[in-house]
Amino acid sequence: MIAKKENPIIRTRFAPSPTGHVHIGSLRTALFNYLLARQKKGQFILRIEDTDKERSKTEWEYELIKIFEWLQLNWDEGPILPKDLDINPADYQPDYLGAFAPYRQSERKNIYRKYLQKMIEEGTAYYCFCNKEDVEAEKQYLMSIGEAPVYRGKCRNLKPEQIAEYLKQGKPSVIRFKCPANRKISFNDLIKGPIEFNSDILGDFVIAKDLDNALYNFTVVVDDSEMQISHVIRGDEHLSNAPKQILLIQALGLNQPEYAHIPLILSANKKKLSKRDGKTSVVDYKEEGYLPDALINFIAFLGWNPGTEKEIYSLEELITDFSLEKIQKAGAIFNLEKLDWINGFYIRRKPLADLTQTLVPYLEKAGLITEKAPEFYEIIDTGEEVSFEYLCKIVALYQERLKKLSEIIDLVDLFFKQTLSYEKNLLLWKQMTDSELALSLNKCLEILSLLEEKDFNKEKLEQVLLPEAEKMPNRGNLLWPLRVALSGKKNSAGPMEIAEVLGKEKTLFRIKKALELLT
RNA sequence: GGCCCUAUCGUCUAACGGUUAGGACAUCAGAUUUUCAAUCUGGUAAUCAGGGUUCGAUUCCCUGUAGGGUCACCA
Repeated sequence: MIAKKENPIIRTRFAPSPTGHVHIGSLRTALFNYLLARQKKGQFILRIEDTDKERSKTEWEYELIKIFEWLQLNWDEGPILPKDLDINPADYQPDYLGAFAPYRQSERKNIYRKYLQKMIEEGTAYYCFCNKEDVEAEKQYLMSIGEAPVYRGKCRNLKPEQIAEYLKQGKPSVIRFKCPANRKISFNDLIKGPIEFNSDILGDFVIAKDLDNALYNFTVVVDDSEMQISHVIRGDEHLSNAPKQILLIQALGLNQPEYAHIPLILSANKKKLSKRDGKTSVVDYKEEGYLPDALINFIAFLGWNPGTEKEIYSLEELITDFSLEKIQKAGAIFNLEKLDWINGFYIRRKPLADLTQTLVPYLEKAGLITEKAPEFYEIIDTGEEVSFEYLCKIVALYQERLKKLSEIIDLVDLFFKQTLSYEKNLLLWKQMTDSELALSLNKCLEILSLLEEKDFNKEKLEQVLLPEAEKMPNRGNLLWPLRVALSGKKNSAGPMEIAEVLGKEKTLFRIKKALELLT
């Protein structure tokens, strides 16, 4: 019997910088880390990389946490919002989940200092007092002659007493890594396969501004080790950071995590998706009315697929079927049309009451309605009071026409307005004349006047209207003008459906208004 | 420029040496229809190029080409 090999615990992390809105590419990185951790029954950790204090703002961190709540992507360790949060997002201090708290790098400086001192003592790092401009100029020169633009270690062999003297004087300095010469750095990327670098292209890179201000490549290595991260899944743009980090890991004698560099999300011009290509932040998509399930489904399929023809995936299903091996090696262009289609699909299959509920904030924001009491609203333009059920009836007419929640406004505003404004000619169906139009409209008025309020439903309306429409040269002669009179729009739901929701009084009123346009 | 990565319909992708190169979005045509959607049916559309290896290459190797990433006291 061979003893069953015990699987190490999978621990992944998402380590964003709170320097702006959450990028759509970051979301995908986070999602893949989340999926792997959940699938392997491991842990998913959120770490805030705010070492750049100029650019980092707590309100970005706050927004990020909100976005992930919205997406239902929860973490096992990391910052969470305090329970009683009645403060400005800019001032909040997080609560922490998990054993390695705190999870903000700005609060972990004592840890970095310890490791930094260790490296300096062991001689794998050193103080450098070179002038910044000189170093930059040398790099430019090296690049111009076709060599790797690196710092070549001018300050490597400064005497200890010299260093102490400079430090005492307060001479500007940084801490550099003493990069070993001509060393092969190879690792097996879980997505790209074997990758090899030579250390000579790196030079003695800066790992800290001083003992209290460690820089990215250094903090990442320390934190991933301290937090026992097993898999680092991150964007392709970090591939060139991997050799630096591996060298640091070796210098510090730490364990090396597995790496998986996922391809970038590209814009239509095949470049890394950036702000100038349109919407790149997750909040933008949230506000425009993309559903979290749809967004996650779409994002997961950008560069990954299950190898089957199944394309509609819930988060739970993604957790089950996800695998790093199936991740694509090449970048994927962000295809908005497909996102729209998936979102429309999710909207269509959402239960009506749920959909209406998520739509209410859009109606309120557009100034169409205002909530008076729970599930009770006032139409701002008319002062009428309507129930949640009434809103559901309206939404039902447009559920299958919606691609994004924000589109609802232009579709349903007709139900929230006293009077419609449209061109008279819009009432004309094909080659219709004004007198034919008047005839049609009067016919509708005549028929509908006879109908009782309680019979104002789609079935009854069809019963009385359709036979009359058949008598016309074309059904559209009767139905098109009616639909436009009721909706004021070129495109809308059907006239009977609208009439049902409007009710008898408003329906007749609108037909009369249309007739007035003719005179 | 150095280093690294990548390459199948317009787009996202399937095919782990043998398929009429499959699916989805988009697009086109038809059906349905008062409009727009939704829905159904059908169509157009791809292996970057050149060399190898092999009985056989989308698939493996090499070269080229094209694209991308990265070269901070940012992350």
